[in-house]
Amino acid sequence: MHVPHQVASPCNDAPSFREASPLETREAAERQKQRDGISETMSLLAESLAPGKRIVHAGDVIYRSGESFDSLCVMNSGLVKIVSLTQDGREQVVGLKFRGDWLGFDGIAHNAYACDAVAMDTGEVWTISYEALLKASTEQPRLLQALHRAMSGEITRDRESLTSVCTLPADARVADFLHYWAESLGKRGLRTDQITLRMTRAEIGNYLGMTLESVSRALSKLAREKIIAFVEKGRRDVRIPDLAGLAAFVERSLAPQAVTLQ
Amino acid sequence: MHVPHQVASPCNDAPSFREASPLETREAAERQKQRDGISETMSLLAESLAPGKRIVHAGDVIYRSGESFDSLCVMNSGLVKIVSLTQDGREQVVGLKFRGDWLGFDGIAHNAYACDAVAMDTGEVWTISYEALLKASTEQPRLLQALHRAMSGEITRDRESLTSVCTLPADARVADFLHYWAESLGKRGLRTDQITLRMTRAEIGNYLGMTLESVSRALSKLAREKIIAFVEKGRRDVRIPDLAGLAAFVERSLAPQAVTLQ
DNA sequence: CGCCACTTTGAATTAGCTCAAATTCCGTGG
DNA sequence: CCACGGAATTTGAGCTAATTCAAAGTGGCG
Repeated sequence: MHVPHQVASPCNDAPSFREASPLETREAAERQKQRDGISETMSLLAESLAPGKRIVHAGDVIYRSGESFDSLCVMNSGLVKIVSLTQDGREQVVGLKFRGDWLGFDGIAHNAYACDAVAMDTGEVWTISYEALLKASTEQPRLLQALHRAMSGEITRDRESLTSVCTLPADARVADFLHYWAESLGKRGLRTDQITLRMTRAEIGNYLGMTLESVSRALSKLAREKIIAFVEKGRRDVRIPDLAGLAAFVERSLAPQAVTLQ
Repeated sequence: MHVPHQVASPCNDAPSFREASPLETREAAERQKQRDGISETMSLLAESLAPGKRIVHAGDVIYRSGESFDSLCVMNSGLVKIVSLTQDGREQVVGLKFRGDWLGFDGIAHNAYACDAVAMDTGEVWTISYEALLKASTEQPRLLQALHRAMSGEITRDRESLTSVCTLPADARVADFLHYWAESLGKRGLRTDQITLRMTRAEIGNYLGMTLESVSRALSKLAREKIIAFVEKGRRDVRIPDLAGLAAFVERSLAPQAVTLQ
């Protein structure tokens, strides 16, 4: 149960050194599993459907609300935000998508997309005809399984968003957001100790239901408490020495009454 | 384009009398379509799958988080709340389900339900084996279509919830909630001018991300402004003379700056 | 009838918002 | 290479919407 130490790199982007707890190794194993699952699904899609591949850059619109639906997308790399626009003009970021995530489920019900999908970074998006997917899935049930799991997972994730917004104070929401983002990277085999926020404070605030100033203050507070740190020059790179620290911060904000009453 | 007036009933539960606007008739037509769609799907399920039928009463747990997943449910009647419980003990109502709605999608991804489903009223719930559904759908593609549309619709609805919580002040959130509930009834062929809240103020507040006191104050304000009315004796029955009034209240709360400036 | 859970309303408090100003960063062009 | 300008961010100060705390009111049900 001993994880070998890594060699320190000279610059300040080395992971923090600590013994791995049993919990952490279990979590790491879970991430490994997730990662394998994503790669497996990507291979399956690539082989069974020969999806169209498209490179997108920050700002590119992948699909727009109202466009007629005929295909789903799966992200091979990059980062995408899903934005919903209400009739009365409110704009809401309702989701973030990473490698392996599917886009466009909202289009199935009414044959038209209900949201915009906008790239926030360079990446590759695969396009999969919904018709073709259904057709192929009769001979390859794993395709259907992958589709259903992805939809199911999206429903669960959306509920987590709602729970965060409804039950956490602003500071904790930001901490929870960073935790979610880092975990998302971890599940995809990427480092969890540093993330590059490709969203402005305003976008983060919109996603979390608070103002950009509150996001900024929350980040400053987390940095002050050494739960995160900003990489020198630029406030888009966030260093997270210990993921559990973020989770602990969230918990702490839920039970501030627990003074040492003994 | 003339809708016949109805006879006034002696008690105070008569619908308000107004000419139907083109918008309203379009909305009514939309509701009719929705209603037909729901009934059609229910028939399809009944014929193709002979689902298990179960009567539930208020408080009954239909499934619980953690239970192993093997079947979905479809509501034939009644009202169900979906409750998510986080690891750190936060409880969040993440959805409400009416006739025609499916339950249990969250179970597909990990073969275990991620939420509790609790009946809030007497009703009938149909149980559909997920395996059997997939099997039957190879010969009856409309089953798969119904499943996918239901999942897609749930994703869209969840995003609407998030948008409401993130972008509306408390009062408007309650108004929006009532509007959603009445619309949901309308889509199922029920009257939209009166709803019986089968949730306490605390449950509503939980769902909308606010305290029970704020819910109460918001309802009082809506009643004061005659946008809703409480049916005499008991504050669970809410009369909605005009659905558009609720929508207008929401809009108003978004643009309070629009004074009569030319 | 009386209990208990739910609801309403008021008063005081506060978390988060708005408004404002200063600072940093980054791309562009001289 | 450096100066400049605009966009994003940070931070402070005051304000306000919503919460917390408290008390009274209401209704359902054994």
